[in-house]
Amino acid sequence: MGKTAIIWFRKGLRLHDNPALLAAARDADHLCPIFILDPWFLKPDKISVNRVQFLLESLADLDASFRARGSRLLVLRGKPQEVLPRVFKDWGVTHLCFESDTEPYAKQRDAAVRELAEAAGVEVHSPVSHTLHDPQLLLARNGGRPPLTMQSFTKLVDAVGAPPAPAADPPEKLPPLAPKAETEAAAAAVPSLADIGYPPAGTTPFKGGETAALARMADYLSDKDWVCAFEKPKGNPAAFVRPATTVLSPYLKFGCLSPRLFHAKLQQIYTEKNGKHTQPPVSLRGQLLWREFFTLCGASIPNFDRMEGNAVCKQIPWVDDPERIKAWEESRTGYPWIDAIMAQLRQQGWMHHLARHSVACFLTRGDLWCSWEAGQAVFDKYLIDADWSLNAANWQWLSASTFFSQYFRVYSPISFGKQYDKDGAYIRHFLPVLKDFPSKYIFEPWTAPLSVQQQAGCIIGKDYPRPIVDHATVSKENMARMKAAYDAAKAAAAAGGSAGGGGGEGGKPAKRARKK
DNA sequence: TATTGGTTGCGGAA
DNA sequence: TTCCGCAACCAATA
Repeated sequence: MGKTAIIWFRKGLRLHDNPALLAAARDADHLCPIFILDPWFLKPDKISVNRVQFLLESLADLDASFRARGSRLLVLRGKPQEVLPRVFKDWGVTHLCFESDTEPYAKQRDAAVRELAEAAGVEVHSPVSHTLHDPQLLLARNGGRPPLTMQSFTKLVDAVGAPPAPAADPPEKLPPLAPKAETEAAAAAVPSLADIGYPPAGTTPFKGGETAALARMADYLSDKDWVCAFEKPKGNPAAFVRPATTVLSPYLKFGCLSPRLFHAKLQQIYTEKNGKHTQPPVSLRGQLLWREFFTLCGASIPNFDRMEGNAVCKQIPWVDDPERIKAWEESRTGYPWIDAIMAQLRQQGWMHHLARHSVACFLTRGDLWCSWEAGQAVFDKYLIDADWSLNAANWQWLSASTFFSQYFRVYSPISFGKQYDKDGAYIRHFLPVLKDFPSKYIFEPWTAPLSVQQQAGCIIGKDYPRPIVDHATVSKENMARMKAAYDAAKAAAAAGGSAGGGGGEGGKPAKRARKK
């Protein structure tokens, strides 16, 4: 009996460093590359046109690469748990290969698919290639619990050693489709946005696909001095003509770019430069380690995208106000720096990491006191690089719920941006309504005299909103709320620790004495 | 149990 | 440009 294999793409939308593809193609008589458009991921109210456009571009690029190798990509539609059993049978499939995925939805889906494959007599192979290391391996090496600081995570990674080298490129010629799959090919082309219920075009300037990913990586890596001097916290969040970071995140999210290839290229440059380069956590390599760290947390901490039931997350009594959340989402807070960032998010599906910090702090502990989960949902909708684990982790970080606890460090919606965008070029670009405001007032337009507002053709309170809250006042109030929540968490931990008698040790002090 | 250090705050003083 | 106050955080380590 011959081998008819499916390579099932979900993330990992690339031919390079793709061990699942190699396993499927090896000694196969027939290779069927498929992507399944799962209705779960195609909800226009939950997932913006920009990210879906990026996905479809990535699929088109993948299809072109397969065609160049005598094959093609079939885009099927429906629930994978329903589509796959059908094609197993119709196409005479013997092997199913796909990249391992640690997100909760994927884990559940893939477990179900494995069972269905087993029932159909289909052999399943699911290698790790979305991260540098296998999260399960890292977890085991750390005693079954994820580290909760970047420092300890970096130590763990160093102890594990170099990540696997990128897999070999696939052969120039790939096995043909199964004959029965061939008959479905015409109906399985990469669809247009309109075909799947979206507006005809998005507005992001970033183009999806492996080809674009490799070109972008080559572009940013060509400046080796820049690579070696990279320090993330020193980047300029207001740079939008050429962003201060690589913008490889959407390509890593969809797997158009292999993290192991990127990592290997970085190490090569570092070696060439004789070790004179920045270090994690701030270096470019450090950025890959953050991704690795947060992916491990997402893979191993139950309910990682929620506050309740999330054992590492501080329980904070946020008050979700739908009007506040909407105003924040729609650039109506009255703080131009915040509103410009949110406009960039909606328009481009991407903003600099520090810009994300500004708006995340503003929505949660800084100003609006809304739940980080609400912000997470908005980012998940609009970001082209939205990643389940990274999004949850960063929102917990910024809201000082997990990982980070110095809640008295609050970003100012006025001062923070001013350091970078002195003349307000970023604000003018993303908030054209303010484009004629003088630089002096552009971060605080409500302080401009009426005559200035008239001259700028923008009346505050009419053409652009007044500030939704007074930052100086609410940030102080919120700090006190944070302190109360932290104290309550400490008290709860102390009570929980001594109650139940499970631990066996004598009572912990109910509360640690604090020196004054 | 105490110490160390943490990718990325702000505003004012020196 | 660097430092201090704010009001005092906490995981990892020794």
